[in-house]
Amino acid sequence: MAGIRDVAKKAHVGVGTVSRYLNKSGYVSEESREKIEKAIRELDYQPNELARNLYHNRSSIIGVIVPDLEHPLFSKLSKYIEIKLYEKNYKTLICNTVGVSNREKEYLGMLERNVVDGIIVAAHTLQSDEYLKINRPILAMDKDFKGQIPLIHSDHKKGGRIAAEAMIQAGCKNILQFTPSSKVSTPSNQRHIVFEEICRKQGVRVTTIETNWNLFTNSYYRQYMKEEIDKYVDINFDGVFTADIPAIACMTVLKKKGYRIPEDVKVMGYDGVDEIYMTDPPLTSIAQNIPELAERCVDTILNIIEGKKYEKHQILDVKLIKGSSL
Amino acid sequence: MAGIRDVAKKAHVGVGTVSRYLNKSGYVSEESREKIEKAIRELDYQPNELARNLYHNRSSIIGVIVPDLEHPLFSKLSKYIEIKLYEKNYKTLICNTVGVSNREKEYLGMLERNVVDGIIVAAHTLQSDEYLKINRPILAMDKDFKGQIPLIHSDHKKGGRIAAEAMIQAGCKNILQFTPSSKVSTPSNQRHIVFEEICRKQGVRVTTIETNWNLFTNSYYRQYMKEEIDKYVDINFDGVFTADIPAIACMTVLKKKGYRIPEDVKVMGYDGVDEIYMTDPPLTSIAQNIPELAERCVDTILNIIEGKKYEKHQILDVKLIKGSSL
DNA sequence: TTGAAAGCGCTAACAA
DNA sequence: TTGTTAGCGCTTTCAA
Repeated sequence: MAGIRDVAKKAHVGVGTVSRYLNKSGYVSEESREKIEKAIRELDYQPNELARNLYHNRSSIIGVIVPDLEHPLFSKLSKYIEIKLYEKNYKTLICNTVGVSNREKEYLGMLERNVVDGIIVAAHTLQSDEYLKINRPILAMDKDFKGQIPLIHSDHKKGGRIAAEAMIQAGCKNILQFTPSSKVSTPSNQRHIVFEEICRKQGVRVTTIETNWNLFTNSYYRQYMKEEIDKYVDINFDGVFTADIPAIACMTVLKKKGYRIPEDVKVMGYDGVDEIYMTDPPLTSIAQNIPELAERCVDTILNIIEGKKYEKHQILDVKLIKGSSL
Repeated sequence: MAGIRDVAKKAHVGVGTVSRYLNKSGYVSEESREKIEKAIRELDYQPNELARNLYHNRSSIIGVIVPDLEHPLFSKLSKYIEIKLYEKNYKTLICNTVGVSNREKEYLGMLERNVVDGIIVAAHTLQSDEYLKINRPILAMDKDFKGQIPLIHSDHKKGGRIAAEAMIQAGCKNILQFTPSSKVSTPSNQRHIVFEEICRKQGVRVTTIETNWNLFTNSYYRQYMKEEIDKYVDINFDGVFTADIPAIACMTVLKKKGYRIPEDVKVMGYDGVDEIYMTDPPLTSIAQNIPELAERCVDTILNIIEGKKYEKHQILDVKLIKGSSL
């Protein structure tokens, strides 16, 4: 591999001149420029970014930690984060924690070892303290670290409210909702709290099943619904509210058991992933604006890194997507 | 940030000793060890990986280029590649080309500038030549670069055969198949060639629609099927064969038009993504073994990087997943 | 068993 | 406008 001194030697100039040429910093005479360009061409020279990184003490890489890249919500989020980061000349290092908190810890270590310039965390296996003691650019997407880390998430309170209103209007009187574990502190859990509150006020019964979902694959949710739904049939629910993927699994299981959707049971999803259009009937859902969330995440983490101003807590709008499941 | 010399100074030893301690290379006396450990603790020292990278001239990062991270096939592939790379102490840099060939080119540049140690390419917008002139570790997943780059893919010929046999056995006489553009040289296109061949031999009519799909989102496929399917109703097809996501879109459109599946039209998907379980009826499909593909990709690219032996062309088995769409 | 010193490939300050 | 030089923080000889 040719280095900058090889180029300098071949062009009969100093390395400083070559460096100034490469970085368009400082003066380079027309004559030197031509000689340098020729040398670069002949040697097929490419500057070694590793050396630049060392000098500047940055890698231009942002780490993105998600629970499971296979979950449509996170694959879409990662996609748009990568696209946005690329536009800003940053690269995206991805990490699936798949429920392993050790992996989260190791990625935080990378931050301290200068492998990445900043981290966007959308997973939450680890204790908050582990994050809080790190004094480097971190941004949380939908995970609340006691308000100590800048946070971006959808307006889940509004989401819960819209969902409740829509189900009540559709005539539900007795709703079953499946929620993630409340041990995990995520703003998205608020939708279920608000949902229940509003339903209760309107005289609609809500049974809340707190699951300990920590895997996110479709097959897991299918299995879960297949095994669990029977436990609740005797409460005669007429509505189900949960995230899109478990909602889809639930719909499949219910249909197999002979329930008609939406006539017998109405189903409301949450997230607005593309899969809601694949079911029959299409699932009604509260959609998060993933591309916008991604853009905010990128803008904010870069502002933090560059020492610019940024908002510590950003909340984005959600909207109802009408399917035919209620 | 504390550096290795700060640790050395505080521990009253030389930097060489600290380095040997950190890397467990060479001798370090019990006494030095304790002093160093104490100093590291007190300074909260973390070695700077950027400096290590420069010295060793490697980053331990592998670039993964996929067309669209939002497509379930590629999100699943990326997930498993990341998990496997992590096990081998490598990190995963991800790139969605989303059809932009410039991005592919830039990522190849990163390879030459030592940002990544190797690249796994599962996208193919770029001309082969761009790849061929790069003399560094590259591995192609399901993209044929004139045999010049090591290649891994599923046994698409077998896939096409199984699909044909299953549809023929189900009684199809007149099949419509949607294929990606044949301009793109990907082994996966072979399934459609084999499929057509076998059907023809058995006296089953096949109409092949060569699309110019270059986007991979669900919404694109839905739109496509909504607009295009009408053009072919007059040929009275009784079967459709295409990749899972377009197949699902097709099923939705056909059902809306009043066709019963599988009674009126039988549908066969390809890929075996999780979404096939979400439709009604569940889609029958030929499944690729994504975790296995990912593992082979990782093992092979690492063998290339480390100068070990590897197979230039690996083909993995596929299998039929029986749904109820035929 | 150790520390001093050279150097990984580059950037930027500085003197010319 | 240019070339020389001193680092960036680490690893690894090599002589002690």
